[in-house]
Order: sequence, then C-alpha cells, then structure tokens
Amino acid sequence: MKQKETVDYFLKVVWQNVSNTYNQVAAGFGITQAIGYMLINIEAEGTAVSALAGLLGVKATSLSRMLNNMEESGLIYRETSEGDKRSVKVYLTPFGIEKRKLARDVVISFNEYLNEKISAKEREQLISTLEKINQLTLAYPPAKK
Amino acid sequence: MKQKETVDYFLKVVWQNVSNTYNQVAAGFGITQAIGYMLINIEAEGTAVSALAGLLGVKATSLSRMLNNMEESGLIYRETSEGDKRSVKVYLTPFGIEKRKLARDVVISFNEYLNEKISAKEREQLISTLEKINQLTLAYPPAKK
DNA sequence: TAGATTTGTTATGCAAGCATAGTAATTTGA
DNA sequence: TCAAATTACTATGCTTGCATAACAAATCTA
Repeated sequence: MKQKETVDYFLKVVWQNVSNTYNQVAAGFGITQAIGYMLINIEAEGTAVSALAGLLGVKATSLSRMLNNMEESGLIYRETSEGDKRSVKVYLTPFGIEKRKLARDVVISFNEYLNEKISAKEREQLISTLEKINQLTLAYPPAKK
Repeated sequence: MKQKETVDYFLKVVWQNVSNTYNQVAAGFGITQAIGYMLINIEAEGTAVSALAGLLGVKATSLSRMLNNMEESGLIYRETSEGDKRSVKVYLTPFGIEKRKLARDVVISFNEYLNEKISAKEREQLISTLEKINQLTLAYPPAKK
C-alpha cells in the first residue's frame, strides 16, 4: 500500500492546505482560521463552551485559552448560564459580529469557488463519503470480538 | 450555505478525528502521528529535509525542531549531503526502523479497515476529488483577471 | 568573476490542537 | 439526604503547524 493510495494521507495534506489558505486570507483582517470557525459557530443567543467544542469537532479543553485571547481582543464575552451555573455561554461583541461576517464571507467565497469547478453530484458524494469515514474513524479500533 | 454543506468543514473535522485516532494508537508505542508520517517517508538511502517537507505537505521550517527531538530520542541521525553542502539528509537508526514498521502497520490497518467498509470505487472517487480540491486550493485565490 | 539572488537549513516565537489535573456545580444512588 | 460520581469549565505543559530571521552554500548575471 503506497502512501498515495491511502485516504488518511490525502485528508491530512488537503486539510493542511485548506487551513493554510484560510489562515492567509483571514490574516488580512486580523484573525485566524480557528477563530473564524469559532466566530461562525457562536449564536446571538449565546453558545455554551461545550456546545462550541461539539460544533468544531474539538475537545472542550482546547477552547479556554483561545476564548481568553478572543475576550482580550474584544471579539467575545462570557457569562455563566442562568440554568446551570457550571455552564458558560459565549457571546459575540459588536466587533466580533463584524469579524464573523468577514469570516463567513471567506468560507462562502472559497466554497463557491470550489462549486464552480466541482459538480454538485461530486461534492455530495464527497461529503457523504467523508461523513462515512468520520463515523468509521470514531468507531476505530473496532470492538475486538 | 450551512456549515454542514461546506467541504472545508468536513475536511477539518474528519482529519482532526483521524489524526486523534492515529495519535492515540501511536502513543501505545511512544510516538505521535506526525513522527509516524515522518518515519514512513525516510528512505534507507537517506531523505533530504526539503524532500521530507514536500512529501509531508508541510513547510520545511516546520521540521527542524521535530527532527531535533527525533535525533535526541534516537530515531534518526542527520548528515550533510555529499553533493550539495547546504542540504542535510535524514537517516533512520535501527530503533527508527523498528518504529517505522509499527507506524506503517497502523496506517495499513486503518486503511484496510476503511477498505472493508468502503468500495474501491468510492475510495478512488474520494481520492480523485480530494486531489482536485487540493490543486484548486493551492491555486486560490484565483488570479484576479 | 564579483556581487546579488536563490536555496536549504536552523532557531525561535506564536497558534491551537491534545492530555492531565483541579475546582465548582449538578446529578445519582444507597 | 448526603456522599460519590459526573459534568462544565479553566489552567498548564507538550506537540507541531506557521512565519520570520539568520546564515552558509550554490547559482545567476552583469
């Protein structure tokens, strides 16, 4: 099995390149790829840290430091949830809302660019296969009978 | 355009999960996902740092520190190239060869597992689309007319 | 062929993943 | 009902991407 035939290798390289591209574009307005995704996932009514982790496909412990930085740079603020006092909700500031719009535009532009070159059918097939691989990966290694 | 319809989002989440899985398995024999890929790409006759960067889809400057660590832990050694004295070739130690075998086995097992669940046709289609997206990403943003 | 540019590498600081550990709030269950 | 377990989060150290800067070797060019 050659590396150029393995699925994992392509996922690694392609995501690395997409991530770099997003970082380069987002650097133009002072954020990163990861902060862009974070902003996009924060709702007006506030989003819990744990929910953000789920949406971003990341461990919750990865977020604290980034949220601290985003709070310092005035993109967000945090408030303890009403119902459950362990839970913290993240809200966008007006400045954060502004940057979120820019981040969304980057994602939309890039995907529209891809959509011009790749048929809807091919894209749907891609996403469906990626979803399948994601499920399989989460179930790996398979229960040893 | 919802996040669940964008290609970038799936690439991010799926690669993140595959990477985590590899890290967890590789931790069992004391290496990481990134070191595993590095080992797999080092040939017996030595591989230049710049060549490694190309094979891994990573900037060459990302490798120095990791190679230092790998040298310290006895996986590799480095030698200045014969022809071009700027170039440094990386070689596996016997210990590195041993770990490379384990890393290769991890990659092979995981891909075989995927191949059981995903048809050859679907996998080839996936890789072909990923290759296309990679090329498009590297060409993004498109030259402004 | 000397000077300028390019190429290959290293060092270093930042970003953002992970894991582990610790705290407080909530839920479970004997 | 109260002790134990679970859940939500934060802090921190490690890893490995990136970018920038520095330097030597190689190549180009006037």
